[in-house]
Amino acid sequence: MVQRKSGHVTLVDVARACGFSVSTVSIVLSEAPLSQNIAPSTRERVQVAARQLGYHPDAYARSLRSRRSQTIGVLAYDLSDPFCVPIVRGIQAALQPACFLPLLIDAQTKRSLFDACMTMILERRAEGVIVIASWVFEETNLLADVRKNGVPMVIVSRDMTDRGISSVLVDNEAGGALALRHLSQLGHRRIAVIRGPEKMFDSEPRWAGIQSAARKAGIRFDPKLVFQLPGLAGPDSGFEEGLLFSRQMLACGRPFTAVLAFDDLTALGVVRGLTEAGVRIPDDCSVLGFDDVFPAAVATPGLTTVRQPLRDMGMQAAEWLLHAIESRDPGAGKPLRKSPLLSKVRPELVVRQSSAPPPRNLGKNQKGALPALDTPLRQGR
Amino acid sequence: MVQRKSGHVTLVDVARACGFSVSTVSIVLSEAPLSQNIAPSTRERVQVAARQLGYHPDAYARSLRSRRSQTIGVLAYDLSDPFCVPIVRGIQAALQPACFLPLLIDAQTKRSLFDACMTMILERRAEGVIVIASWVFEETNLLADVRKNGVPMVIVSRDMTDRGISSVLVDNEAGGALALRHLSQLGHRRIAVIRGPEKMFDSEPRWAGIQSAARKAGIRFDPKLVFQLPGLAGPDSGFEEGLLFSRQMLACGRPFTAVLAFDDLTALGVVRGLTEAGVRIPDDCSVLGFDDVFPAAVATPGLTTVRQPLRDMGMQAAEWLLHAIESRDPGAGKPLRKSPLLSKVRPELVVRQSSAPPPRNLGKNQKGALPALDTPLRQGR
DNA sequence: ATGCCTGTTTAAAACGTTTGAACTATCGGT
DNA sequence: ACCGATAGTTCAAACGTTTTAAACAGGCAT
Repeated sequence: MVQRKSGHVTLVDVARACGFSVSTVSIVLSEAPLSQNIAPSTRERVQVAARQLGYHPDAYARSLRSRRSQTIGVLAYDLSDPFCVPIVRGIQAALQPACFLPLLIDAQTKRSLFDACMTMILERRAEGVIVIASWVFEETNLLADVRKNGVPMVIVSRDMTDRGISSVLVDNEAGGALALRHLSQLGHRRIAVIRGPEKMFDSEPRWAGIQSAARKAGIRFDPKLVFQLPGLAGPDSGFEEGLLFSRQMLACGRPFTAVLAFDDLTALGVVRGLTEAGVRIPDDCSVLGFDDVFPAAVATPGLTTVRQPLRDMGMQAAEWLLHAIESRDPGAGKPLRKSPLLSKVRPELVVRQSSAPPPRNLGKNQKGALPALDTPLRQGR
Repeated sequence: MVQRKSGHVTLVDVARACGFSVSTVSIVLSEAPLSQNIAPSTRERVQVAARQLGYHPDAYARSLRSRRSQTIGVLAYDLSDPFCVPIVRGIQAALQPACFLPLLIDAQTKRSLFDACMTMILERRAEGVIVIASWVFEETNLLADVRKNGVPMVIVSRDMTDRGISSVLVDNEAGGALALRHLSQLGHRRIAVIRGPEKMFDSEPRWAGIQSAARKAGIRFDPKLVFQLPGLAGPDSGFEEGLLFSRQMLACGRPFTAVLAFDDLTALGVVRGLTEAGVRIPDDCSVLGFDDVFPAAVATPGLTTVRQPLRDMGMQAAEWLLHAIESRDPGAGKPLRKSPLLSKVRPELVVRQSSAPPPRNLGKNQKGALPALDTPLRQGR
């Protein structure tokens, strides 16, 4: 047993153990092209020694020398939001075969941390960065640094192509339309809507999609039944807000047979609030979410929602990045700043049990919370 | 503007820009003790230059030199399991102030990946490893390598002190007892149980806790109402199994007024199954989960469950590791293999809406699925 | 003997930091 | 005029790799 000074087994240790030079050992173990010229017997002896000592090459030294970290920084705004996880998973899946490691960092929805995280990523010499940001993230001087150091970057769930950053996100307009069309086809005419926070990117286009689909279906919204989430902090806050709004809906006395919520968590809050008031879902009222996040699938009733292909979005982002890295690599030319890419992926309606045709006549157990419809309903086509 | 060969700004660049030597620049920017002796004017000029160029020290070079990676490898068995996230969060929280970065890796419940991940962690020279493993993870030769290289390790959610690895996990026995006692205090006597998979660590002690509490309360289980999950693969499988078992429960014709599920996802499956069969929760039947995972809180009705303080568990693990690293650091002595630490943290009952006293007399909308109780019920003390 | 292949192996430089030791001035004291 | 201090700055070596170019040993033809 060799007495090592530091804790880890190094090339020197292996070299000493098998009697060859460091160079030879390196060539063999890294399977460099030169290893073709190494005598098979030598190869064998080197490998045996390495295995015996439990040698693992030092990624730091290797990266330092090769100027490649084989790492992509992934900055998630909040890992405890079930929205993030599938995206991260997708990124991982795409990175795996290319032997890249995601350096996953959770900004915990704190602006201050965001900066620190970006610094980390830059210091660790990530070859690319993916930012998962559904929330407000203003530009920071760090962003300039990312540029300055020529690190390619993709943002998920927000369109920043206008600032030169490639973006992959869901087609919010189509998604909003999808949700509304589903409700109108079921026969709903009086629909309450909870819009997203003003500062959040998705809010506006999603609402636009809803409105245009509503226009086409001849549906008008009762302004008293249109709500808007305040800026949201953390995934539980959506639930709380939904709960609150559902109570307001019932309290304001306007008739409605469906609620279209901004996202799944808000929708789940609405489900809770309505249920507690004795409204049965979907018999008395339908509830729709958006995102198709894990809790939406395991809730009862299962939440009808508009699915974002989060995993695919993550994969897309990762693949763009890999491609950018690869194409810049050989020429060593400057970043080759092409125009930023944009992918608006198509959302998909997932029908579960929380949506159904509106009630024909209202039951008596509703204490007048849901005023009777004044128009006879048409069954969905 | 200096023309750099590689993409990143280095000390040399800064040195050239401000006219001082690399050493001086390094001393200033790393705020080494020697920087006391540097003239304030120099300091100023160096800092300005660094900022202007967007310099970030190269963590790789730094680590190589200092032999410290400031990194803890975190190997999660499956990030898409909501069980993992709070633990990871706790780890992060504990690591932050010590300026350690978690190197988060997701093994995606695949054995093969597990090995690759461990290799990654070793190569990246993590100074410690935390394994989050609620699932079967047999010993692998990698574990030996971890040893050989003297990397301290903690495992969360499994007791491996017998193999010399420090462990932090919930007191499953106490948790099981807590759940059962809650039901018995509400007056339930006929309780269906879904036990954990045979190969999973938590299953046995949790069941033991349930049994001993049942004995004390004078409750006996109907063997036909005791189920056992098969080995589980992925977080959705728990839900599916719960759904299936709930149907079996109803089909077998034995009376029960409560279901005690192995974990929250299984419980949510049960809720779905019972609800679909027209059983109202909690009026006709109570359902209990375990873990207090995010979906349990946002489901309707909110799931009564036994909470694992996951975040605290993560913090505990991280703190042990930091301590081990710190205490080994100065002496450069051998790993100082003390006996492994063990922390069984206390679980906590979280009462939500899915539990209530058993029904006095059974409603008629149950189609005989829940046969009538033969004993008059006592209200919980 | 010298020169030139061919097939193996190695020396040495480089990657970007940090740091103990060495180098300059400058100055007060003898 | 010389010796020490002291403040300010720089040299050079090291961390563990990878890789270019060179060294080395035989064998064969000149």
